[in-house]
Amino acid sequence: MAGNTKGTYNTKQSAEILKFMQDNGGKHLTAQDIEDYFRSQGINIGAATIYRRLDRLTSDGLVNKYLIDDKSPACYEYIGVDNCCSGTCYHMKCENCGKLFHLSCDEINGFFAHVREEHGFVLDPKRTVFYGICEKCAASEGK
Amino acid sequence: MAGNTKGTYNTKQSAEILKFMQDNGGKHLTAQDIEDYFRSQGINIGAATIYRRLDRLTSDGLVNKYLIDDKSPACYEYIGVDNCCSGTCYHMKCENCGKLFHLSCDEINGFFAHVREEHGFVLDPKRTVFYGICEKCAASEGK
DNA sequence: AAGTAAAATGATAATGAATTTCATATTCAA
DNA sequence: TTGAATATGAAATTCATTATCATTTTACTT
Repeated sequence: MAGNTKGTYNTKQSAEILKFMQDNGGKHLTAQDIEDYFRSQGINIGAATIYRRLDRLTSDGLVNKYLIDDKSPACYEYIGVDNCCSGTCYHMKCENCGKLFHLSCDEINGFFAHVREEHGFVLDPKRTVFYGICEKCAASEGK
Repeated sequence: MAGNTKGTYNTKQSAEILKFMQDNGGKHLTAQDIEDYFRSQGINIGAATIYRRLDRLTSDGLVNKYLIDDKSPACYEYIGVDNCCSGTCYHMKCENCGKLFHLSCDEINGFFAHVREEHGFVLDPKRTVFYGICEKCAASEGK
């Protein structure tokens, strides 16, 4: 049951895309970025395949999908086993520079407990991303 | 005269759209919803005009624009003086039933203040959506 | 009230990201 | 190896949103 999902075949395109995502762990890449990379390498992988793979990787939990802002296409980021928190870890994403920050503190745990107890809502840290403006961007742009 | 921004003309379409948004304060409406409403009333307002008005209302601060999830079009909400989103309002979305909940309490304000002060991150309530499982779904599924 | 420039409108076309279609190619287990 | 399940690529399609542009409306002028 665990491991390789039944009903899936491994292809070289799939492996290439996963490898590329892993090699660029921590970076946020658009489908276009990925397409361009393979084209530049003389490797033809169709756009539809890239979107399909990215969807699969996202639902498999290997990749996070982000919608940074209204005007930009979705971007994707590989989530390594060790690069990301195993326990309760939350993420903040800067809407300006796109950088992903990890957030782990007593306050957030207290807040999540409050939401669960007082509002009857069990929050999902895997899915919940805090968006905003990071210190650096706030200083340089005053947004 | 009063409140009339220089360089703008007031039209009946503009007034109709604003009125509709006000009458539906607290609801999240897509551009399509608004278009459909006017069509149902026999009032012809072009889609482009609706988008233009919504953009204007948003930048004027009368309306909030939300991108709740990947698959849905943007939605808009009138910011009344008396509705829950008049100040800072946050949203929780149930991953199971898809229902959207409004969240407004001291704890969340305190938490956001903590993140700003201790982590140097200014969170964006318009973009940040809390995902999780709502009380009803948790009860009926034992999740 | 008439003239006007500026601004808003609506129909349509265009855009662009993402998805679907479908014929072909590939994977993998028997 | 064979065959059915699955994946692929190219092209077409979808859908929300934006741009274009001719026409109309608005708010100031006189």
